[in-house]
Amino acid sequence: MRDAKKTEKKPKGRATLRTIAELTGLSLSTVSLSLRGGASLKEETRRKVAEAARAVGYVPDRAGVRLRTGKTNVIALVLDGAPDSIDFAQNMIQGVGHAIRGTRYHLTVTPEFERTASVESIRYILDNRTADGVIITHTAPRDPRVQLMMDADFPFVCHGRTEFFTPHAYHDFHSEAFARLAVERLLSKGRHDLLLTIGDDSTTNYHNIVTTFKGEVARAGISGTVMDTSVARGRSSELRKFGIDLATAPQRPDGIICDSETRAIALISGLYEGGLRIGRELDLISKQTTDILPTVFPDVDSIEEDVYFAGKELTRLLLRRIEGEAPETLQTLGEPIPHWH
Amino acid sequence: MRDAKKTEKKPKGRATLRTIAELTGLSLSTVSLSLRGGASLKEETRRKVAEAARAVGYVPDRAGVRLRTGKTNVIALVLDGAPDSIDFAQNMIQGVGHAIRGTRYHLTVTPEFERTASVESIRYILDNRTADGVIITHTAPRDPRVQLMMDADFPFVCHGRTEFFTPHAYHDFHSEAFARLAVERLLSKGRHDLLLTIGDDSTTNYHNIVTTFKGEVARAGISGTVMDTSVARGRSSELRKFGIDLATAPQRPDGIICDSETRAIALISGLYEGGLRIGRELDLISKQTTDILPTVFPDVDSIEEDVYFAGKELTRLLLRRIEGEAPETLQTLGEPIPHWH
DNA sequence: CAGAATAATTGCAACGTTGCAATACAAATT
DNA sequence: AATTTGTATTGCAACGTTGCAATTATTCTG
Repeated sequence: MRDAKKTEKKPKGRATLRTIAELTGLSLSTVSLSLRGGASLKEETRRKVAEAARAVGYVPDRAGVRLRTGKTNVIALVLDGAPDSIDFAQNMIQGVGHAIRGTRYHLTVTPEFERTASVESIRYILDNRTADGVIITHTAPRDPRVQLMMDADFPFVCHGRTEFFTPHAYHDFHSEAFARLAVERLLSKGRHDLLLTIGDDSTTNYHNIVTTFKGEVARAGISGTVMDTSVARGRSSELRKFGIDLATAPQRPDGIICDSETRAIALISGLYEGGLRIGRELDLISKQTTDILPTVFPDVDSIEEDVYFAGKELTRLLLRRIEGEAPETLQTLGEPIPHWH
Repeated sequence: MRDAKKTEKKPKGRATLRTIAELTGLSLSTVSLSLRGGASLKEETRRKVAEAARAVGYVPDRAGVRLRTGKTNVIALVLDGAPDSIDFAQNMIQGVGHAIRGTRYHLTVTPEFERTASVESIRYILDNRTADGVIITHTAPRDPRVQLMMDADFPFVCHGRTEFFTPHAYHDFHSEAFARLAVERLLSKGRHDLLLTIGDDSTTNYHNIVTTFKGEVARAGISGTVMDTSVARGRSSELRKFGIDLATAPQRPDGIICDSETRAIALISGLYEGGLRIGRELDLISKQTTDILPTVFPDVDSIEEDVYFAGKELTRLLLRRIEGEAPETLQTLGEPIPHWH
């Protein structure tokens, strides 16, 4: 009876370190150590443990590890409430998912409900140590969320840059290259009265695009206007209306740059409705994240931002940041991919 | 010295039950009990504990609770690899997020990489008890994932129905109502040669729509064809091409029903390119999940599926299922919302 | 072959929580 | 004052893991 109890304990249930310990006759500590590659162990011991672990399909219990070490093996993605890229969430998540494949990391998603991301979600994650690292998107120049995480010395990575002096990890779309490409393309088509429609003036991206746009336009000696963000930010029906009006206006730009696919769709359908044709009266270039735009309007040039890649890259950077790598070495840009028709 | 150590222990760090215990002079057990509303406690004690907890901002440690009770306070959303609704993930996640607001639940997202969801993700969640409940989408008639979770008696809810005899929780779009509405609408416009384009024939939804479509068409005594799924499933450029061909074909349907926004967009732009105009030569009705379609093609009738609502509802059902409520009481349908122009 | 040096393994405590059995307390009954 | 009855509170063990100090096994040295 005593023997039976000693040799075979609980046949049912999940395999734990204890299961392996009993199986191999080693102690809990040894098994634990061995599984994490303890260099001081005998070769044979490590083999035995590894074998037993495989045999019973051992996977470390997340709660146990987390309680003991504080490591959550979770990365948190804070998702903006009103993204302006189509299928942004889907692609971003696919990217992250791909990058954590085969690791012990899980992905938790914290959706933001307000239009502009508040600091609450971040504070919650920090206070409750609910993740090992955070990915935020739509970063603002002096983003308070970034400030908070830097102060707490908490691993994070931004989809977007900031103005802070202290370096932090980021992967950002190369907005400057985007703006430059777009202006150049329109110039090459002989356009010289450009309009930039851009919606969210809170992000660093906005500033990068606007600044580059103005610079390029000035350099080329042509006219360039930045559209009132309040119109661009509005519902798509408004923007469509704006397109119709623009089509019938006495004088109008002959080249339009659009920073968002959804906005481009609304605007262009308005222009068409108003009787204009892209490629004839004017040219238009838009950022795209899916192939909807070129499907509907094959005459439109577009420049792709690969959100899926961004998700992968952000995660790659974050994991290295969690490992302790210095932030200044974890900064990359995503090149815009032109799709000239 | 001994006193100092006893009265004030660790000024820094997170507040735990011990913090409150020391603060109130009560024991760990009492504090724990009290916080969970122990009925046997003195009124004054509960007040004191509650006060102290609030004062130090106590939040139960997830790892501790999870280790002890097995409760993860996590719900897992398994996201399909190739959704055919625009911004499906975004809206679904917003819905779930809304529904778990104010609860202790977190949301983890497991992206699926293959086109058809495999059983792997589910098995992983089950084996590792990595969530208290699961939401799956795009359910198939005899979905093996559902089978697996039913066998394991694990709480889950489907976005979609199945053919299984054993009842399970679901919230599904009312595809039958959708198909009926669409056929009726086209009939009312005098159309009598209908085409149904539908992409993913693996889902229960597909069968529901096709069956209802055929039934309604037969009842009305008109012609109705279901398009080869392989074309509908293809890249949007193919579908666009199909639209162009259709526009110039000697004979073609005068009414089209489309089960997906993306597909509708590709098809319609092909039709337009081919010279057809919706509302003149033919009418088209599509399912929509965003307002992109009516923005681009105001002449198209659409029927909305509210994915955000679905997310909320699925979560509501799942939480009740986790509480132990019977599956048969947790089955709801989402009504289609017509947008006749 | 004793003793030192090294290699390999282990026991213990702790992370924060909860359920249960056990105890302490207060009031009521002998 | 001793016993009974509740009522209110508490100690203990356990969930699975890991880091450290301590122990045991092995090899080396003189």
